[in-house]
Amino acid sequence: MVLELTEKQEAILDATLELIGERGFHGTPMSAIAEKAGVGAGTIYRYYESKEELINALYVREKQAINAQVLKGYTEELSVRDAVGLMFRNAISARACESARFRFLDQYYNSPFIGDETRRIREQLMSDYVDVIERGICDGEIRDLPLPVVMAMIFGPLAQLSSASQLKDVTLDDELIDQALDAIWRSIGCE
Amino acid sequence: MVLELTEKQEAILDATLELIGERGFHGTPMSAIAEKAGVGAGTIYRYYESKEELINALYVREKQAINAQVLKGYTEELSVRDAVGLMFRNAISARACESARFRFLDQYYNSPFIGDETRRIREQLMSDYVDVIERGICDGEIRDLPLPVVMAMIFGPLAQLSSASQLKDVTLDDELIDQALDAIWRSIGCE
DNA sequence: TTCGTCGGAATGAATGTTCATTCCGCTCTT
DNA sequence: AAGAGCGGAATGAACATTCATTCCGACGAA
Repeated sequence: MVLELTEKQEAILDATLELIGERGFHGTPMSAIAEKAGVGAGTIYRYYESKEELINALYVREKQAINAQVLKGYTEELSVRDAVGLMFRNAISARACESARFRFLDQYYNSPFIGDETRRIREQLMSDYVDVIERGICDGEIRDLPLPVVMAMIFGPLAQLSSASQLKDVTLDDELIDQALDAIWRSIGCE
Repeated sequence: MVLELTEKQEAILDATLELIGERGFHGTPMSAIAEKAGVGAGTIYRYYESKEELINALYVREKQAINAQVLKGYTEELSVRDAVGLMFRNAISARACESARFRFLDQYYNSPFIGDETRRIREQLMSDYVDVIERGICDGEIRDLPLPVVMAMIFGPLAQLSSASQLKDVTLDDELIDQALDAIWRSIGCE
């Protein structure tokens, strides 16, 4: 389901992303979005029924974009351990250079503006990761733990480290990332 | 610095917690807070200069309350492994029964409404946990990893599991928690 | 004990502002 | 000229905040 976006739609979404990333939903009136996007206020409503729908559309677009970046370079040939490592590194660097996106996504992860439809899409986007992990469990690279535990041991530290580095509490150099990946693998890997 | 709160102040904070927990900052006008708290709209402003200050005060109160629950039963006699286990379990059960608090805290963790002052207080509240971990590293119970990595390996999975259980994706029974703690310890423990 | 006075806590209607949304007319395109 | 696509001023509702007024308990005088 790849929907074509017009140039204006993209400008609107881009403007929304940036403004909301730094000022929050409150702090960004539609008029500001219109101005930044270089369109009239009314034009936004030609594409999105309401502010809420706009936010949801943006959420989906960003989530997909991030997903693509995280999966970049993945093939089924990779061992699961390498695949996880790849995605982990991808995720970290995406977060570093696309921080506006993440600030937006984090802010809306548990927010009342995310509608049910959007929640479903998010779950669907997680399925790629679930597949990799299940493959790992099947062919014995990952210990036979409940899926939620394995997920938690990978995504938890990832989220935590990323947000710490956002707050300037840490610098995520290669050595640190290797140490983290090694720790993760001790917890879920066989041997 | 324990500041005494009047009965009215507590009523206001309680009302705010509950309303914002379920409807978000937007969805809760000051008038609704006043009504639920059983006070006049103007009264709130006798205690809090603005809606934003009210949110920040609430944030600090809730963060402290949660902290107390998580640390419940902790003494320096405990081995670090047991201490971490205790706090992990405490945190999980706090999240289960105090879900309104967590919904509120999660919602504001990275939000523009949380001011710098409040952020400082939050960091200060983290120091208890940092102390335990540093003790663990010092006397060899925890591998000599960078502090942020160790923190990430404990808090990351915790947060991830809790929020998954909130979304009904998992049930956190004792066995699952034990498995998670075991996995965490494999990653950061010596041996 | 009763009553008058006072201070400050509490109230909630009124205010002024801020927005999301609408609507009308303009401008291209065909 | 018809019609689609836009812009941006206009609208009206929703709110945060204010402030003139009321309420209440304490205290002292008679």
